[in-house]
Amino acid sequence: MARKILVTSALPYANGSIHLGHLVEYIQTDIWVRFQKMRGHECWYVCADDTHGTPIMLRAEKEGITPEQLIERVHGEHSRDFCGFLIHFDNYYSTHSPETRECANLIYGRLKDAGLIEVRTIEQYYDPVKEMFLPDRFIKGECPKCGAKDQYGDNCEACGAAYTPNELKHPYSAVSGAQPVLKNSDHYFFKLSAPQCQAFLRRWTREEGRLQPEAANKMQEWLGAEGENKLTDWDISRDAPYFGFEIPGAPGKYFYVWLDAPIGYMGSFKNLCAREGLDFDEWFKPDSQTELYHFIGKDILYFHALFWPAELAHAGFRTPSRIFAHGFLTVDGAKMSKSRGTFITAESYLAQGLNPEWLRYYFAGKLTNTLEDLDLNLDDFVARVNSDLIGKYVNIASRAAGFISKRFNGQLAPADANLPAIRAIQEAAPRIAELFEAREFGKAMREVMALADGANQYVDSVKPWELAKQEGKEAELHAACSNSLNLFRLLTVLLKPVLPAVAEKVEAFLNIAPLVWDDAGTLLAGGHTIQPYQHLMTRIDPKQVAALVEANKASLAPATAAATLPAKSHGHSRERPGEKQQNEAKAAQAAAESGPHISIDDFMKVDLRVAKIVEASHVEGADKLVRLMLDIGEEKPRQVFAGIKAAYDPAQLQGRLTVMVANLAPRKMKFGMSEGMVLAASDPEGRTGGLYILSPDSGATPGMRIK
RNA sequence: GGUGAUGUAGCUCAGACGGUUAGAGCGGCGGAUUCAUAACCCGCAGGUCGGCAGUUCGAUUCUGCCCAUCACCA
Repeated sequence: MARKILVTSALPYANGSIHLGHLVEYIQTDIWVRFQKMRGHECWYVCADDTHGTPIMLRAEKEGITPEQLIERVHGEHSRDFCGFLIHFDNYYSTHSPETRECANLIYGRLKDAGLIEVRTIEQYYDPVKEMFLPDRFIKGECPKCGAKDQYGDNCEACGAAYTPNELKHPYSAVSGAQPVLKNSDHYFFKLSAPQCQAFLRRWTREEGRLQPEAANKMQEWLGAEGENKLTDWDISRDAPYFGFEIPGAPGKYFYVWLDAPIGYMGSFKNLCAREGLDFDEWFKPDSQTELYHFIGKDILYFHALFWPAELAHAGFRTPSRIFAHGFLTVDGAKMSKSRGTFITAESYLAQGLNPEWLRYYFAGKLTNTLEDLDLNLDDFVARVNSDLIGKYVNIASRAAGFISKRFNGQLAPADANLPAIRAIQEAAPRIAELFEAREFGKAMREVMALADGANQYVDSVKPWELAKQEGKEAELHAACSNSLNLFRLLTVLLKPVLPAVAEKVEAFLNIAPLVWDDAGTLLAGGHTIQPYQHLMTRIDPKQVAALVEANKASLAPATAAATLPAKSHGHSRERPGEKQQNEAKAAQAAAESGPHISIDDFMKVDLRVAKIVEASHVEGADKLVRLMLDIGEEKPRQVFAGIKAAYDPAQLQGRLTVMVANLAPRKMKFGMSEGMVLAASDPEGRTGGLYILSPDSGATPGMRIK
């Protein structure tokens, strides 16, 4: 029976380019959708640009255009990139649309009617020059814990402390530089802490199949134990000026971008319904018999597995059938990095002339249904694609087609339905379908390639090149090559969700109608005429990959650094899909840019002091830590927690002199502030165990500077 | 610091309710072949299954600790 399936991928933020990290998700989703369609199911794939929020507003202003112009342009860029990677959306829309506004208003109205919206006055920083409230990420200042300068309003990159902007010392606006003032404002909250939401989420997140097991466990962390109310209400409004939808009945208040982002799925689908004559309500009514799946990155699980189903359920809509979360992309085992050139944009990949299906295949070969990260190993990428796709798969067609064209006028002989290699594929097809359905694409690809090996072994066993030289072996040659092309056709069915463009070329070459999954059960009839063979795919030249990395090194750093504004604020995981990796890449870049040497100035930044251990004690509840009180000539000894419990008994440390870093940013630990660190030596390889703290020669006294 | 995940051949990954010689593909080496954009076929080498203990007749597979990487949290 044909299923009715609606599928989404996360909405990319209209404030950045699509990169390879994003593509993991869109390729994964696209493969799954294409598979469902090949199976004959009614399957719709919708997505949209996520267009609202302060970053969009400010960026447009910076570029001297309206937000509408900005999102229009980015929509074009994103559409181009997706199209280039053969991501086939049935609708690629925008959250800045009448449909999304309508759905947002409706959901908000119903939540309000259900008593789940509450207005509270909160105090927030306000930029008096810019005349706007500032999201946390747009306020900078000194960290209240460690005093590091130029830290964001929500947490400190130096010491990792989390705090509210109000605690920041010497705050300033990242927008105007002005000193912000605290100002009251009414905000609208979705009462996630309400008993009915809690109860609903406890049940929903644990329902069979809703979430992957790892994701469900994570949700339990967020929800807390039974009876424990860990969820807090969600602030869903922002004050003008804001680029977004004004809240009905609340002039000057706008829906927070993260409220209307998932609603964008609905808006996009609603727009598609109008175009395709679908009944929107059939798909979104509470007892809908249709299926709804969201593919997302693991970083935005919070929004999709808590806020979103809670909103839907209490606004009288169906909830998602399942949430499919995936891990992040690493390149050569590390986070994508601009300085290494591994922060690769979709656009640059295509512009360098690399084939999108290479990447689709490589990702497919490594995708699982878990939240594990996926590594793009560039050498492996070249080897795997060349070997599997060209060496194994495409080669089968190439080996047989010439004979059919030259010797048999393009006409096929009947295939041997009992040929082991053919039967193997046909018997494997249902198993491989299950793997596609379960999003175990890696396992599916391994199976397909094993079958391709079988096909090549068949060709090798019948040796068409020898038959071709022998009189009277025409029939055998004809059969051998016809079987080979049938093998190739069957393999193409199995690979079509991953390689749609190749499949299309194969359909033209074999002169057949578009392949569907059931075609794995049939063979080409004798007498069928094919077209002359043209090569279906070229190999990757490693130089192309090197050039791609080079191109992303050279051009990208300045451009994106300027373009990327701080992400959205408030709540968990402030960032949009992909943006997280983008921001991290920038941070990693700074570290990687320094060479193997540091300057004397760099060294002098480290304030090393002779310290006397005036007190050393065990730390209750810590396995590794010893609490040290260190005298470095200050009025009060410093408290430092050192991970040396394995090697030293506190009693033997008391009274000793050692060396400490005196100007290390203080760090709040579970057991108290740690105001520096002591130095200790250990074998980096761990061959010889042990840990050895340093001792100055006699004569040194507490507080002496070491340089 | 806490919680969770991961750690298997040079690379990318399977697998094992604990049990005879731990697998695949790629890469390397040797052979064969020439239909195929030097692809394909046959064979070989290569791993103390992160480390250390424990449970067991027996552990890479279970348990504990340690190390490394990653994520989330504080």
